[in-house]
Amino acid sequence: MESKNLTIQDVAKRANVSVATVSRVINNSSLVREATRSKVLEVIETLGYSPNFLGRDLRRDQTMRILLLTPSLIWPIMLDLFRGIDDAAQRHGYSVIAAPTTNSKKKEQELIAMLKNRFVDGLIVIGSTLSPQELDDLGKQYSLVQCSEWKETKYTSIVSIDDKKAGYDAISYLIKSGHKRIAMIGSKNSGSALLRLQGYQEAIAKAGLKFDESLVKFGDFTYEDGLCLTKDLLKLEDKPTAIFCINDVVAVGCVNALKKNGIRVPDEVAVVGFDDTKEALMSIPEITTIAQPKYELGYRTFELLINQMNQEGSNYQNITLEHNLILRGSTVNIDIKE
Amino acid sequence: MESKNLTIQDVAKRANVSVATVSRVINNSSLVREATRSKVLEVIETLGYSPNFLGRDLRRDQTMRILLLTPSLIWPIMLDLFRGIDDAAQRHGYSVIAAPTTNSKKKEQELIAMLKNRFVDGLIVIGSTLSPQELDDLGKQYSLVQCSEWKETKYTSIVSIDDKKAGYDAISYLIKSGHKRIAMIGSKNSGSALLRLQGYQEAIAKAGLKFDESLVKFGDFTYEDGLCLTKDLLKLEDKPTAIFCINDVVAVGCVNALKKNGIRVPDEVAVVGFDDTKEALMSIPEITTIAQPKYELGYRTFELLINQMNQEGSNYQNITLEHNLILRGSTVNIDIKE
DNA sequence: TTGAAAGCGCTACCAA
DNA sequence: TTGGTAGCGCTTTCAA
Repeated sequence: MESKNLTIQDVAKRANVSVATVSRVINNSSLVREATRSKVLEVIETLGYSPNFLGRDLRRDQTMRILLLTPSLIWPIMLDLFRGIDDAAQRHGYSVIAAPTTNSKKKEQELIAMLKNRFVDGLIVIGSTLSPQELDDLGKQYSLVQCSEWKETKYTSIVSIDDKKAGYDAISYLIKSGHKRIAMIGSKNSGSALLRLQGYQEAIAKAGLKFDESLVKFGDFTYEDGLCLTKDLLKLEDKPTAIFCINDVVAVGCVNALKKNGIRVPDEVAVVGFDDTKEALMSIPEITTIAQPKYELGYRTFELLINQMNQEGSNYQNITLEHNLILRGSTVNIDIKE
Repeated sequence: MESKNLTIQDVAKRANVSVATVSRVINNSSLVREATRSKVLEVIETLGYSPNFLGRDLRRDQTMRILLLTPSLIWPIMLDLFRGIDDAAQRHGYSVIAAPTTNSKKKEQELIAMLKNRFVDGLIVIGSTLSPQELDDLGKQYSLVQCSEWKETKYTSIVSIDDKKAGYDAISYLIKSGHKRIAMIGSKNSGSALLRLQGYQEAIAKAGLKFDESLVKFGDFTYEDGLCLTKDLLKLEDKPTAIFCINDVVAVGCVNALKKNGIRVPDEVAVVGFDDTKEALMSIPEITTIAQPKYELGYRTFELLINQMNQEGSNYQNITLEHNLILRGSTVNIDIKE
């Protein structure tokens, strides 16, 4: 199974040149005679030689690799986030590797060790169990940017939308549509979710409606939570006429719970989701949602990160991108084209 | 941003011991006096030293890391597959890192380079654009196992279910339920999908039904394909009474298309999905599906991989695990508990 | 139980 | 345009 473990020495010997020259060829140095270059390349080809990056990276003290740290890689928003990060990275010659922590402290530490142990040059964090203090400690010593799902820190850069305003906008829209009894299915396990709740409360207050705690439920971003918590809401004396869900998957659960109870969407109850992921389209009716500029969030995150990696001095920035509301059948009666 | 770049030398100096001793402490060698050990550990703590793994791995010619190569990390089956791989890896002291190729040849080559460049010790491939020949070339030289979504090769190990039999079982079940006009929404972009189609054909043949090409549609595993291709099926003169979908997401699209056309599921048309992912539950009715033992597939895959990494000689195995059919509302009228 | 030192594969400096 | 070589940080053998 072990490959032949060829080294730059083997190539040099075979090509009758020095290792320095081989190294130059590998790294596309311009100061190699064309004839020499092609000879070396030919030997590399024949031998099937691949340079050992451990040696290279050790010598250069740089890996051109970054790590994406996140509880789950299968989050619906992850695809576009990753594409944004990866495209930006590619542009600068960096590779992105990823690993899910599944919210395990141990796993998280193990991955952060990859940063400390010089296996990657920088870290992008999209949600973690790390405390703001821990994030700050890391941020002070290493290159680190938080993206989308973040915690308040002094020493890390952050790229995200304005979650509070997003919550505010969602609720304001529902209020404008005539709703007075608006529920929310949120989560306590996420900074962003809590901010969206603040937005909810502000919008309610501003409209002169009274805040009713029983209209706010907390779950964990899953379809099942959407299903169950909606059922809970339906048990209330004074039922909501609109429900704001923390993401689209929850919103699909919400819509399905309503339908199972014979409640018409959007006529009797309107539903708003979040993220504009493909799940928002997997329901009948489709889900009105707040869209995050996921690709751009990712792209800008890498740009901030490479800034930090290249700079000596510290330079922490917060970048806020615009969200927007996408209207679909779960809040408005739209003609369905078939 | 740069951390202080402490080395084992710094620790040695500060602790008044040799680097060899520090190394022994780091690696939990038993031949260090307890007093020495604690002194060294204290210095490590004070300084905040983390060993540079590039140096270590270069020296050891081993990284204790493997790479998971797959077109998309957000595939619904990926979560359990990854957990299985990761748990097995953890058990052996290995880390798993992942990267999506998004079916880009270039990205794929870049990631495979990580293997060739000694950045990881082994590779797990869950779907790729690599030809059997390319896979064989890699398999001959490096440690490589295919999992779940695979191609026929001589020189790689494979862990998967028997996809042909799975297709056969799904269709046989529908035939036993009385269906005679059975459609399939498959895909041409996947070996497993093609095998399931073979199973479909065999079951049809065995039951003495005639194979009707117009009942077989090809898409790309997406919700939209489920939606559109089902619409196509409904345009047929002689409509199907059952539809077998290549995965659960497609099946949800299928069910929704049927509902939008006023067709009752399962009374008028029955639907079967594949994979038993969470999407199968996100539909009304829930989707009858073929479950793969995803976690175990992942677990066994790593076990095969570590075998190869530890062995000198070649040792290619095919492991086939059992699938099973899960009955839900899309094929049977089940009392829905509320 | 500890230390000295060679060397993993590579890059990049200096000299030619 | 090329070669010689020091040294990146670490482990591990050998000797003490």
